Amino acid sequence: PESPLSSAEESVNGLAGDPLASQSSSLKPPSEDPSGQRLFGETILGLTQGSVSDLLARPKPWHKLSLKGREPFVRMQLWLQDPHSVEKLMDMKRLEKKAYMKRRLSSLSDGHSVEGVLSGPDYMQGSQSPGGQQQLKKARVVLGPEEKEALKKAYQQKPYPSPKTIEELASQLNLKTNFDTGLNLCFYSRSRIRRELFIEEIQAAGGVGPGSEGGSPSLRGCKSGEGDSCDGTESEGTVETRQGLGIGLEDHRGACKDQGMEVESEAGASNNSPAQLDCTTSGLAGPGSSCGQSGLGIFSLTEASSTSSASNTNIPSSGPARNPRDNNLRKKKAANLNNIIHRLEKAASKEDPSEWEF
DNA sequence: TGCAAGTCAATACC
DNA sequence: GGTATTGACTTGCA
Repeated sequence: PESPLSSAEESVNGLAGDPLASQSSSLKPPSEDPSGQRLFGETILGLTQGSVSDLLARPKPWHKLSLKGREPFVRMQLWLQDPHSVEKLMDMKRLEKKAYMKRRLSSLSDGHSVEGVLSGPDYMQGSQSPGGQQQLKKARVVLGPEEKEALKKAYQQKPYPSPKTIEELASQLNLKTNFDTGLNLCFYSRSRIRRELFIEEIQAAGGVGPGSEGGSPSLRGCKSGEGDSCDGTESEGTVETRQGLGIGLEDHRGACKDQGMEVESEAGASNNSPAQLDCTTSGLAGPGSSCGQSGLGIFSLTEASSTSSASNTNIPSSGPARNPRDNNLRKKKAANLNNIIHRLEKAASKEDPSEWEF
C-alpha cells in the first residue's frame, strides 16, 4: 500500500471516484471543478486536459521526444516517487474547491456572474499575456472530411508544397482561409497527417512485426538489423541528468513497436485482451516488462472496466457507458499509462544513470 | 528561415 | 460534464 504504484492507483480511483463530491452535497459542484484528468494534468504535469488526453492516447517513442516532450513523464515519475503525492493532490483539489466557493460567494454577493471569476489563472493557462492583455487567437477553421482527405492526398503527392501550391490547394478546396491558414494546414498538421499515413501503411503492409519494414521514411527510420527491428541493441548514449529534467532514458527498442501499437490494437488481430495487446506490442513495455504478464498495472483493463466498478483497479468509468471504440481507446490509454509508469519506476530503480532505460 | 515538436484551447463527441 | 479531437500558436533546432 505504501508503494508509489499503490499511491497512484489510489489517486486515480480517488480522483475519478471523487470522494469529495459527496462532501459537498449541498452545493452543486462547479462546472469548472477540475476533473481527474484535468487536475492531474494541470497540477502535476503542467499540461491542459487536451494535452494529457493526447499524450496518453498517442504516446511517442521516447527517443523521438525532445527534452520538453519528456518533461511530463519526468514530472509523472517524480510524482510517483512521492509517497504523499495522492494526499497532496487531494489537498490541492480541496483547496481549489474552497477557493472556487469563496470566489463564487464573493462574486454573488457583489452581484457579478461567476463566469468572470473563473477565467483567472487558476483555470486558464497561457490565455493571457504577462501584461494581463488577452491574446487574440484566430478563429478555428473546422475542416470537413473531404477537405481533410484532399489535404492528405496532397501531402502524399507533395509533402513540402510551395507557397503557390498551397494557395492553389486552398482555392481548390474552397477553403475560406487566408494564406496563413493554408500554411497551417500544410505545415502544422504535417506530423499528424504523416502519423495517419504511417498507420495506414502499416495496416496495408499487414502490421508491424519483427523484421517488417514499410516504405515510409518513418518506417525506414527504424533500425531493422539483427533480425528484430528496433531491438535497442544500439545506443546513442545520450544520458541526461535528472536535474536537467531528462531522465536519460534513451532506448530505441520501442520505435517500431510503438508505432505499431495503435494499429494492432485497433485491428484486434490477436487473442490477447486489448490491454495485453497494447502492453506487449507497445515499445513502452520493453523487454522484461511485467505488463501483460502479471496484470498488475495500475490500470487493470478487464472487460469489466467498461461495464461496472467491479474492480477498484479499473479505470473508473465516468458517466454513461461508452461505445466500443471509446472503450478501446480508454483501455489503450490506460495500457499506455501503465507502461509509462512501469518504465519510469524501472528507470528510477537504477542508480547508475547509464543503466536507465525507458 | 523552415521545419518539427509541443502545447493551448475551442469545440465536437459521447 | 468529461473526454477526444484538432486548428492555432509557440518554441527550439539545424
